[in-house]
Amino acid sequence: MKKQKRQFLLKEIITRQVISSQDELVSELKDSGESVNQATLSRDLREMGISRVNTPQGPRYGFSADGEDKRVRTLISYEVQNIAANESMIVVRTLPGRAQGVAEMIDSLKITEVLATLAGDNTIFIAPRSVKSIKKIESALREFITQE
Amino acid sequence: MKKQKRQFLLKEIITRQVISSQDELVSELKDSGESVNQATLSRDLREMGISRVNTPQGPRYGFSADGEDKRVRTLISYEVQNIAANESMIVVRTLPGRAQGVAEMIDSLKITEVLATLAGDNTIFIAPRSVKSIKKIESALREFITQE
DNA sequence: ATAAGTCATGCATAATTATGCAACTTTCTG
DNA sequence: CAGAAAGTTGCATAATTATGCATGACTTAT
Repeated sequence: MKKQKRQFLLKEIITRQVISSQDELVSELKDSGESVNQATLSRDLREMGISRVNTPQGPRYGFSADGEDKRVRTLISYEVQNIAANESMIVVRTLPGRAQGVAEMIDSLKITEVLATLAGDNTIFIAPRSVKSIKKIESALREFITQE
Repeated sequence: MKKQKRQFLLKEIITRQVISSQDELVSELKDSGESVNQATLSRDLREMGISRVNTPQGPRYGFSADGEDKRVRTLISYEVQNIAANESMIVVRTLPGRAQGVAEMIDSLKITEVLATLAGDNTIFIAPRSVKSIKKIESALREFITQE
């Protein structure tokens, strides 16, 4: 099923950049290799509790105000907002307050290439044993999270 | 000017009952003796930072998360002690206990080059999307914090 | 394996929200 | 006070989002 993957990408895009229409999102997803139309996104967003928020800088999509998204899903895919990396580490963003728990779960996977994790409130820094294994770790995490 | 009164009523109505379209608001206001059309409400809502939020029970209007952008900004320059960087990340020192809040503020800027922030008690680690953008991020932060 | 049921999705279009423009009002300047 | 400048609002309509219906994929029970 493509839905899960698409919705995860959605979260990543929305937390990373300013999106102000669903058509923009269609383009962004196409860039990420997911072909989908506006109608489906409208359904995804409603389902995910994401909405178009008025800000002084114009409308943007984002997770709703008062944690309307408080469905207490213990599924890790719900807790993780996005995964990214630079030249020296991997970064995982989670829902507020969930970083600690997710980090422990990652630790428990005992991925050899993971040297250590450090969790704040909604962010986890993951240090690789070597920068060469960053890509491998990132895809391992992505797969683990998308499968659940 | 009727605008002020109307916007006050708007606030009351929206906090008291579930409204899911601007046309509904037109009716509600008419009941309260304020005659106005949908176009004006669209402008009012944007101006007031009220938006249509997706909830499991359907859409409803409500105040959105960060309407206090301004207030926070005036505080941030006072909370940040200093900014520094090395070859792989940027470090921001804050007053005790303020790192979390400042980090959220930085996140909300959605600076493309910022991969993520991790806040402790009085320290924030900022991971750049690429080490090449460290200088750029650093000066962007400096400017943001200095401006007012 | 087949039929029934569920889920996901696209298309066309309905519903809703946003905006350019013009008219009108209020505030400011000299 | 005259005229300019700024602010408000409605109308018509553009832009954006939501949805009914049909289709195809996948699951389950028989």
